[in-house]
Amino acid sequence: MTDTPYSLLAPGIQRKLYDMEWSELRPLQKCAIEAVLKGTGHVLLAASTAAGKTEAAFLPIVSQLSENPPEGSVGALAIGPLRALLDDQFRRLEDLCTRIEVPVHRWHGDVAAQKKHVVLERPGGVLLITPESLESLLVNHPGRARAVLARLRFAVIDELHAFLGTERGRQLLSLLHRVRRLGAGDLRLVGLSATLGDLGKARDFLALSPGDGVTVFEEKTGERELLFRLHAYEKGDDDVREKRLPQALLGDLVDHCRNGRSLVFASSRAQVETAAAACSGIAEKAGLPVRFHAHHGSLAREIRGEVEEALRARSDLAVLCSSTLELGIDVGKVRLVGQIGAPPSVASLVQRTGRSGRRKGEPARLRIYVAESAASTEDAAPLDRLHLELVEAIAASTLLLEGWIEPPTTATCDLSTLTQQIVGLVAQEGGGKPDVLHRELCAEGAFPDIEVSLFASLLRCLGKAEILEQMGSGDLILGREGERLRTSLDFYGAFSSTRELAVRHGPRLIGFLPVAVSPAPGETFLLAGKSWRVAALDEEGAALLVVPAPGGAAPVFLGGGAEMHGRVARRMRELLEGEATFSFVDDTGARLLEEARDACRSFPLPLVPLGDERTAWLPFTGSRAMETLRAMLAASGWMATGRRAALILPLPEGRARKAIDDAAEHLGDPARLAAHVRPRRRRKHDPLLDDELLVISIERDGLDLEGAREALEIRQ
DNA sequence: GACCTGCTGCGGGTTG
Repeated sequence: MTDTPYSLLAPGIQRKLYDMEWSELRPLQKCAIEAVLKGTGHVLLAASTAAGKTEAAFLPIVSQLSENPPEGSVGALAIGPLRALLDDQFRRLEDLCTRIEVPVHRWHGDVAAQKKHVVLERPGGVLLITPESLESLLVNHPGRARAVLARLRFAVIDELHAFLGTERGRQLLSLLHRVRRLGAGDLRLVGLSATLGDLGKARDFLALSPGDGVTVFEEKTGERELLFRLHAYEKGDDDVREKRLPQALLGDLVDHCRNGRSLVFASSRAQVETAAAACSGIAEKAGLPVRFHAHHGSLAREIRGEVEEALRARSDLAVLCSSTLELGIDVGKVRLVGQIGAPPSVASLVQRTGRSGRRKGEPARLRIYVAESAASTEDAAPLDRLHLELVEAIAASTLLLEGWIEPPTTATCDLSTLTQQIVGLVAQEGGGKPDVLHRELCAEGAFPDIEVSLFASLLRCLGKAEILEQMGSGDLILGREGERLRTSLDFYGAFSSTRELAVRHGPRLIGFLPVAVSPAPGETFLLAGKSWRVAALDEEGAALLVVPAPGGAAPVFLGGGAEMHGRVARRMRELLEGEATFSFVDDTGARLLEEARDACRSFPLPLVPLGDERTAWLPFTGSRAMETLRAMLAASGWMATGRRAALILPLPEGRARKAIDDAAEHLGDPARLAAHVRPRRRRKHDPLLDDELLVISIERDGLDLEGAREALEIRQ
């Protein structure tokens, strides 16, 4: 008789499952138990909800660690993107391990130094950790880390999709290589992910070395019913001038949120604040019991926690939020998901929609609200007549309904994160020879596309910046600036952040505003859905001391540009040139789409003459190809302005057409194009690099030549 | 016309 997955588990774990009254293991859990305990290589577990994935990975792992403990070493790492997720897993794992002797430890920024020392002094069991804290473990405790990780067998990566295609993911991959090198045995990775994007990219991430096998288990959930509506509104002149949402939109939103818990995603933190305040006012005036709260990354954690708690506990609540509530944090079942404006991506819209109707048999409810300029006449601004935000929202909606989502992008020449990893590895090892650093970080590490000569150029550049210093023996050690970088709090993360001022009301921390654009004493602003006036700056100049006061407008936050995938852009063109109508779009939306199509027929697309000697070029291509086309024009001496969908040339239509034709030749010279891409510094440590390295980096992973060529061909 | 995430060790003083 063959062993059942259940019988493979340690007796203590079997008894625990019995205590918890688990009647049956789920199919994904059975597969994972067999793959971990009987198989070899890495494992990818893909399933759309968090329920059961953590147990699928850890039942077999803690079972194995209890029966065969790793002497004096941590047996498994659990790496996650959020402290809140690690804390949640910590509780579940501790509970799972009550009957077996497998210690569970936590290490992240909120964990007391004392508890971290317990890991260093008496390592064992499972360690839950963030990538940044793993970096600090390796860099600040290199000697101990060797012992702590000497017999490491597993690294479980939670929410793997949150790392794919990001600088943080590249850092994590490099850390996994460094950790594997410290250990004695084979390190097996277990990736947990929602069924997002490209399973192939997730599989590639887990295959640390070329020959490594990855077993993939995917649990497909049945199609859930989706109730979906797209509402469009026309902005009045006042709305445009005051940069606010139309009253009709806000009124409908309040009305739709009356019947239970709602999450409404807005396009910026500023919009979260204004919409929350406006909705509260409308609901109050109408005597409705529903309350509106704000939730975004610039609010104090305590305040965010209170909103999350209220969302779990109450049903007469709507929360206006940015992407903070898109994944991770458990806020329970939500009746309605709202989206104000076109979503940032289809992937994000899928995640957001998934927040609704999580209980069996309950449909998901999604409503998208788009405000467009009222621009039906021919003397309206030409680009306004195309209603591009509405068209983008419909494009994203159709792709959502077709089940398509953006695959993660890959960066093949991330010299910024490589710089961090060089500093980290040199600090960890106390120095290193250039060829060894290249082998460990690049040839056999997370940066395989960086060849020896480029690596040598990078080292020379870091030498000039005094990040590194070469000793007579040829060994590299940290230079003066390198030492400063390594000992700064900002070193551990791969992504950059802006400096912020705390906002305090008495002893209570409300949130944060960027230093560069923070309000002055006497000025009023909205934060956490309330209006405040700045009374003073505190003595150290690190906090704004505020008091409640009416009349505040949304504060200014800093942000980059939005990225669009080429497929969304191409779908927008198809919608404008086609005739299809959509049952999910309301009457106003249908009328505005027809107006946009009429306008479209009156323009010599892809060019739109703007009058005043300017012409807009709408290539309908992805963001990276757009930047490639902009660089192509810049290489001919034409500076195109405009963002998102349009490149605006300071030329009348005929000359614009010729300028584009003439500039097209530059597509054959990627190095020249790369030199014209702005801004040149895209990543955290790019300010340390010289222009030559930056241009090489852009040439290798900052251009989309294929997308640019395709956009040019369609023009013909 | 964007959003989110993360994060020291150590010396010196005070208290029980």
